[in-house]
Amino acid sequence: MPGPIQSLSRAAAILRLLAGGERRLGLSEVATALDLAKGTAHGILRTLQQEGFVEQDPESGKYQLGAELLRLGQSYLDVHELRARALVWADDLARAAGETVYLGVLHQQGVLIVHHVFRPDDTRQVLEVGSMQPLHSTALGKVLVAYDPVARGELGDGPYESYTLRTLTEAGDVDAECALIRERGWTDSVEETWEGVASIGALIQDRRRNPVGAVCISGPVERVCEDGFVKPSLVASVRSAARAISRDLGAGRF
Amino acid sequence: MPGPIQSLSRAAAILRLLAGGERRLGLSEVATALDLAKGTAHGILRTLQQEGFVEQDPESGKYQLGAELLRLGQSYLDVHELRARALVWADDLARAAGETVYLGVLHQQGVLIVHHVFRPDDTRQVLEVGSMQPLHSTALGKVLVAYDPVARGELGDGPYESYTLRTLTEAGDVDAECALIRERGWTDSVEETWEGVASIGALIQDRRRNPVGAVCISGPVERVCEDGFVKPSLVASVRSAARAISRDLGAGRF
DNA sequence: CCACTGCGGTCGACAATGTCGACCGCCTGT
DNA sequence: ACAGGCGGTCGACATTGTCGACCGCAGTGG
Repeated sequence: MPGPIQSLSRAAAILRLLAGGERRLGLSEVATALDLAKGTAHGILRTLQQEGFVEQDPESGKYQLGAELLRLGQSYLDVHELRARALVWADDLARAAGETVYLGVLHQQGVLIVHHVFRPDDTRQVLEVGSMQPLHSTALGKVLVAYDPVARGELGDGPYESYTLRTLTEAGDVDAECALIRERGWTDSVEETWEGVASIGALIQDRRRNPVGAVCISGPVERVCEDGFVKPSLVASVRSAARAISRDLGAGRF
Repeated sequence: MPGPIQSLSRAAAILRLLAGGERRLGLSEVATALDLAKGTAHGILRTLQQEGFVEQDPESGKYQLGAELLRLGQSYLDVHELRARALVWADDLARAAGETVYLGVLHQQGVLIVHHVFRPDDTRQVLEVGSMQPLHSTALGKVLVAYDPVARGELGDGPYESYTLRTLTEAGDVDAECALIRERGWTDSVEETWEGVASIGALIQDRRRNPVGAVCISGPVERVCEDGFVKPSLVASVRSAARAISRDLGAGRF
């Protein structure tokens, strides 16, 4: 049966639609957006609701994502081997560097943040686990593109979206950057996505040298950079953390 | 069409199965566990995989939850109105009380943690957003059972699982406790779930006085209690935070 | 006050769809 | 070399999801 199950694909599309739109959506909105008959959309929504994947606001009748998704997302993190092994190293890295640490994996056309260590001793911060970052303009993303052919494929040929004046928007520029990354073994991203923010990232690979994710530190450009370049000491910290996690992954085959 | 969509329910069951088992599961394991033909299970798994809800370890062929779930779970939090309005109050409460703050909603037979503020200035802690707590032995759970008939229904008639010597395991005891909770307007849970941990919780309700969730603070029994009772000042903090969030929910009809 | 329009939800006929169980090739442990 | 398990495929069958018309309701503007 080499065809995807229609009703399931449609259900997934509905979930993604609900995740995308900021506000709740009505039955008809969902049906027209996905070009489904109202009855069909209703059947799927009702099932999703009864499974807890979707909730319905009782007074407006509109639909939104359900709590079960949060629970399952958490379970995903629990099982995630890379994350489990990286937890302690990421913590150490944050402490040593004094900056925020992110751990990301390739997911579709972006980097999914699977771990996030807050900058030590600092103000209120929003947890970004579960959110996505672009491939072509972040340290995590560029590392993955440089080493993972699948990531390079997902990136496409551009031109890519521009976030700041320093964003690389042409495929050629990104590919050149990637060659440099492979040569040096790490990358930076200075104000390529957010003004004032600089990051340093390095690759994590498994026992068979397959790229499986990336770590980075991220912080205000004044603290991460010096004389226009990222501080070598921070680069060293990130690289050694990445190596440590990779080694950890290689060792632990229970 | 008043029947749930079969393939969807089955897919949900598979996801829950994968979430439950700690380790990855093979196709045959999934099929036998849910009493499905292998072909059927395979079709569903393949669709789930291609939608990103499930991933397959390329060498063992076994399945685990996929990254898309994490992303959707995050989106659920983004849309969640209670959580959005409670963020700042929870923060203030944590600072004022000097203890960990949890925000939970009823989900199936438990309390789903939708927000978690770390205890200020303290050691490494694990984020528990997305995890579940029991209804009968935690401050969050007991508050919900006391005020939400649905929660009381989900709880059933017991006997309930015992975690410590102080856990209430009989329906009668819990119901008596709930009457007290309704009278006082708050509850505590001192070493009823975890040894050494005490919590204080209060109800959050929406503009129409429906129970929608609960807040609690949680910390070591030596800090939360005094002379064998929880500190009245902490109770006051929790209750005022709960009122503030409820008021906020009542006001904000965009 | 009442058409009127939009909503969420239901219904039943139809055939497209998902399901089933036998089968295949592969790897692993014996 | 074999047996047994695995993940995966295939094609016939009828169960199952789909479609579009229909329903009652709520809000709205004449």
